[in-house]
Amino acid sequence: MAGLRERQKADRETRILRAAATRFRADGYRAVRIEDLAEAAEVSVGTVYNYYRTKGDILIATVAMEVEEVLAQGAAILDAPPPGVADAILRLIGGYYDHSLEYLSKEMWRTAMALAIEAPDTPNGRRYAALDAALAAQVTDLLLRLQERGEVRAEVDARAVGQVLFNNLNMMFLEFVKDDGMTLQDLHAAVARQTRPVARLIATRTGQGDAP
Amino acid sequence: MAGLRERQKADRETRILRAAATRFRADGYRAVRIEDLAEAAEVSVGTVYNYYRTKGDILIATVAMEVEEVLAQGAAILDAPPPGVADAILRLIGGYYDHSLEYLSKEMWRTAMALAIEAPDTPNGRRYAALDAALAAQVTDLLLRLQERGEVRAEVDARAVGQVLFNNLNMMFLEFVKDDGMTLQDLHAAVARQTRPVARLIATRTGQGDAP
DNA sequence: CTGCAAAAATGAACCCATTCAACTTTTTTC
DNA sequence: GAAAAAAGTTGAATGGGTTCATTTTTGCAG
Repeated sequence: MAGLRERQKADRETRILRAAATRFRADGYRAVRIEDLAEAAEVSVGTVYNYYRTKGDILIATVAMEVEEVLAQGAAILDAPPPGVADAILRLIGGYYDHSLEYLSKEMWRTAMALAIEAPDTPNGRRYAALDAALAAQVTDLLLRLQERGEVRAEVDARAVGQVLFNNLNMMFLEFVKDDGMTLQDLHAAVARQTRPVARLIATRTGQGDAP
Repeated sequence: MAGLRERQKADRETRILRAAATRFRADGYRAVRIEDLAEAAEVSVGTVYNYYRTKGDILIATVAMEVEEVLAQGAAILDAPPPGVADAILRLIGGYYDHSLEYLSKEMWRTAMALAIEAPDTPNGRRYAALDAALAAQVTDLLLRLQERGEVRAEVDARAVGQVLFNNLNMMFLEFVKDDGMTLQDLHAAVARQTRPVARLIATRTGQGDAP
């Protein structure tokens, strides 16, 4: 095992992916031609297509790496949510947001999201959708956790509210990546403004947390 | 005024738009080539680009017509919202959804939404964003209206909750157009399931409306 | 009418993602 | 270790959106 062919294949794939992550961020997804990636990765154009079905596939692969990291980070918060309904939710969401520009530019996010919408039935789109679903599940799980703990009222439909909050945070992230002038701070502030009132509505008297 | 040139211009533009609306729906956005539209509209390829900046522009123009109609329909509901917080909200949202496939296919919606995300700084994207904002404002206005009427609790931040509900309905619509197997009925049901709990939380005791 | 300037229309040329038939390299078989 | 098979690489060809230099049409002044 670990024959020459295997090693060469893995090597080529990572060369392509590294080249892509670098060039996409530096020059923008649009501006980078497959030929550029091929050159940087020292393979031919045809070979790039041997590893990735489309240009968009390469982008999704880089985005997926990012989201996997975010999910792991979120799991840690789920293990020990901070006290206060609003604070716990905003901590989780804030973690997503703060990580998002670590390796990716706004343009890359925009393009990836657009791809996932346009072609939901490709391996592409399905992978992105699955990651999205995992994030949504994390938000819902947090609410269920808080409900167990007695911070969220028992009669609240945690699954429904979780979905609504996730959809909201996702949409706000979309606004964020669409607007080059919007900062992470702006995003945090906007989502806090929207999430706090909902958190207050679902919180038990005792678990209401801090200031307005 | 209304010289020959003006009339011809307007005529060509509508010929192109009509051809596009028809062909996009019949054959799918992807499958239709600019050359096809040019032929159907009896102009040259170059002329199409004289009226619309990109292929996506033509699609956005057809989508915009649809959304204008939906906004007008929504305004009528705002004038006299039905009683019950959940029912009023769901009536408005349901109107949006039911109208959405009147002239457009799911594929057209997907592509238009993807375009609006990918290129938010084009006239394209801005126009779509403006329509989106108008829809969001309608939802918020409805909540404010219900608050005046005493159906929504005075201490609720109607603007924040309105934004959250709009983001949710928008995201659910996105799910709907991404999944060819999902019916309008499914969409209505899913959104009702998510909206009702929130409506219950913000409603005054008296205005709680109907069943579970 | 005639000639001229402005406005539009035109379609061939260009760019790039994607495909595919021919060629190389690695692995397997005897 | 040679030859066949399998797996992978290659880059020229294809297709369709977009551009732009040229041609045609329209509006207008004399």
